[in-house]
Amino acid sequence: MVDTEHPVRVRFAPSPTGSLHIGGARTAYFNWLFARQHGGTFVLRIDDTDTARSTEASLQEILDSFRWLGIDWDEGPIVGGPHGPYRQSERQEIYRAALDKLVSEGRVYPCFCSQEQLAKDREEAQRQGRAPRYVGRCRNLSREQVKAKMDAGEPHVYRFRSPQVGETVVHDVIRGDVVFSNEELDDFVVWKADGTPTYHFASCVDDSEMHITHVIRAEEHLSNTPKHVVLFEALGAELPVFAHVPMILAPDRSKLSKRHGATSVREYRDAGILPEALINYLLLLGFAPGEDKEILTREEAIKLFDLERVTKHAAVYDVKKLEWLNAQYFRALPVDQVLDMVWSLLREAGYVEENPDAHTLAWIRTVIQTSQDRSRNAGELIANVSYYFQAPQQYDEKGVKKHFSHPDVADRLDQLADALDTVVPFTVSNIERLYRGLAESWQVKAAQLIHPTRLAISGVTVGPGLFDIMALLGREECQERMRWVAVKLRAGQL
RNA sequence: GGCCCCAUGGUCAAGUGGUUAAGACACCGCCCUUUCACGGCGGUAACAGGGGUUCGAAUCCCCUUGGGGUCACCA
Repeated sequence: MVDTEHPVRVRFAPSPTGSLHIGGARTAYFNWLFARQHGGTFVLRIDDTDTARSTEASLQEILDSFRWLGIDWDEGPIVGGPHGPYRQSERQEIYRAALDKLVSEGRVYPCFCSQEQLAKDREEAQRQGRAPRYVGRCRNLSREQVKAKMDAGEPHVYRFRSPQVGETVVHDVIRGDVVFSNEELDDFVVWKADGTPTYHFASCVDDSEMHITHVIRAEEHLSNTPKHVVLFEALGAELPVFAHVPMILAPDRSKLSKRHGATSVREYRDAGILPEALINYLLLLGFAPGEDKEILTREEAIKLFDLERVTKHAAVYDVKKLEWLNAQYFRALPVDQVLDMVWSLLREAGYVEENPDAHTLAWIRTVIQTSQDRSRNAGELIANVSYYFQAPQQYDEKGVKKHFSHPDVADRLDQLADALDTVVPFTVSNIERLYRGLAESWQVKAAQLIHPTRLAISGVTVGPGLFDIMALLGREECQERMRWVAVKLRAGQL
């Protein structure tokens, strides 16, 4: 399937009218993987012909998203390249020249029908149960008629003179040959009355000019592809290989939209998802690397990716699995990297000073170490370490019932707090020795001391080893929190 | 509505005429642990339905159903 005569050239052509959607990110990633695998070129082309909706901010966000994901482009904005410009808004002359050529060859003809007339045609067709296609009113105007209308300055578009018989076959790497009857092919508009090309036209001209060998894009374009095929032929361009990748659906099998939660790369980034995790998940959505491998590096992905083995059916997006994958990557991160990641969050929460001394920094580092493998992302981590920085504001309700209900709890907490004075130095093993010893002499299970203490100190029933927490918190802070709970318990306030 | 694509557990997804129909996430047990998470072990759960073809169909064909896409002077 892979054309070895020409080096692989693929492209992704986002429209800067919003964020980079995860569906788009996946399509781009597949393109990128394919290019890298074949030592080819990945082109980024900006489809900004819709000047009303395109914004510079969107463009920047999209580029940022690509950088964050680690998807680099060989030709495109900023990096340039031999087939530029890479913004469609700057390629007007190129489209114009292509149009002129097709007009002179009679492959395209001017159409003077008004929008109102067209709307009426459509209604009529609908009434008669026919497909709403262009009726061909201007298809065979004589040279004189055209000239007369042109001279009169009548507004017009240009339509492609589509074949009306036979069939057009789209060779799709993922789906095989897809046959379309040419009777379905409309004389579609290639040039708008405002003097600009339509999407189909600009896209084909660009793909042709940029020598794109493989068009890997979303499935929604499959039905439009016959138009592109006939356009490529008219343009005298070599047909690229097509591959239409399935769409990504929401859990209810509808199109993924804002109401289903995060849909843009930016949102996942903000939510603490790691780029490696996202990209890994996107790959798994529609492709099985084989060998039961699910977690794989970019290099492995490049090696194992196979366009022909991309699934044919749409995939439902499962955030749970993304989160699981993210956890895998998050836990494997070096502590210092995690520290960098969460620093701003720690600052925002007011947990840390702007420029802590070396001792404090080392302490924070250790704190993070205790909770990193208990968290799936930066946000969870911050929530999990809050008690290291401030006394509990409240105590887990179930925990209170379970661990604070025994009548001796208040006394025990006080006694334990007092006993902490004897722990020198205040280390994990020394604290543990004290607890185990006391449990034995009090004839209770160590757990009966550990759980109330944990709840008193952290406010929650889960977390790292209690003695680790205590050693990090320091003797006095522990004593204070334990005695405070004892007081509240006696006052019946807990 | 016409045309096109698709259809294996709740989700992702192996499978390409003969398998006890993988694996992962999620869920449920058990183990480990002071708790949680991690980890380990085990479990529930699928070939949309109906016809063919064949000695034999998840795998091939047809129909039905369902889902999606597309039919613009939007991309």
